[in-house]
Amino acid sequence: MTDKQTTPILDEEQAEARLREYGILPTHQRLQIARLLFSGDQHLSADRVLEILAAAGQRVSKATVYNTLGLFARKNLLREVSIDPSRVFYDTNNSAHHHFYNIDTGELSDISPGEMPVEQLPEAPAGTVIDGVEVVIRLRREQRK
Amino acid sequence: MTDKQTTPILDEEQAEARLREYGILPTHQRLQIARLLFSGDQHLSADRVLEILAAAGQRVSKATVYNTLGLFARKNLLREVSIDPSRVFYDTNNSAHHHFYNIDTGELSDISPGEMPVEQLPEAPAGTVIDGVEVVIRLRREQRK
DNA sequence: TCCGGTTCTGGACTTTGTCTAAAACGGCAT
DNA sequence: ATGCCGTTTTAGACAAAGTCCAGAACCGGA
Repeated sequence: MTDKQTTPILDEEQAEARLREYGILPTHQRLQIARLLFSGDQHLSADRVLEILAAAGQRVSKATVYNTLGLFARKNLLREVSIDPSRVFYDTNNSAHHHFYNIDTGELSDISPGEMPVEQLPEAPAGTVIDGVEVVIRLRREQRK
Repeated sequence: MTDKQTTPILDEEQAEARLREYGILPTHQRLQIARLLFSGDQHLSADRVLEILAAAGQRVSKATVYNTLGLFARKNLLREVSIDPSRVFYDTNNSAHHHFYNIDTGELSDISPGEMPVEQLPEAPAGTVIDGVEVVIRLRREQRK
């Protein structure tokens, strides 16, 4: 994946406000990453973020990208999605929703919230509370046989 | 996790029948793995399978374990579960059911089918069909604040 | 027994992600 | 400004899961 798309980059002040709002100190690197991420709903892996930043000439180290994505996820700015066994995706769509995962292409896409209601949740086992519900619908190419 | 439990091992003939039933040539190594897996419902990672076999003195190479688990999953003897970003689990419980995932302990457990009905599925995007639905309920330790 | 395709193997390799120790930074008080 | 100190960033080493490869072993059929 070397093709770079022209990602619209978020305004710096907006990004800064967003980080502060979530109690995150807006350092230079975090802002670069935030501006990239919050320019629209997307599903990005750490590697992809690193690639895009590199392509844009922004030098941010691998460790920082991993740390920052982890931080954003802990602070609920992002949602961590482990569906593809080979890498974690970060979902910038904050609202409650679920995912399609295309096993042939590895592509991840949103299911619009209305289409997939989850009515009845089971009780959490003793000593635990529910932290989140994640529904993944695995898709494959339509074909005969 | 170095503690080994005394896993009841499935009878060889049963295992062989099971493999044939699913169109899998029952080689020696596949039988070893099958006997281990189908001795009860469990969630095992490839590494863990390798460990258990090694502890039992059965020598099966890493590549074979990975290949075999992949094969079993493709043939629908097992269900691949990618929840823990660091490893894939193989679920020997074949029936339709979903999972709790304890984010504090990394533990994976079944949700009994009745407790978690999934009523309404969205339509698959054009050109694709639904291959499976996976619901994961993330749990964390109960605590104040 | 020979043959040909399938399976298994050790080991090298790749990829994702983590760790570490040192340097740089950022905010604050002086 | 200056100095201080805790936080953040960095490069690069490292770790773990999983894949790949080329040769050896195996398996069933003729």
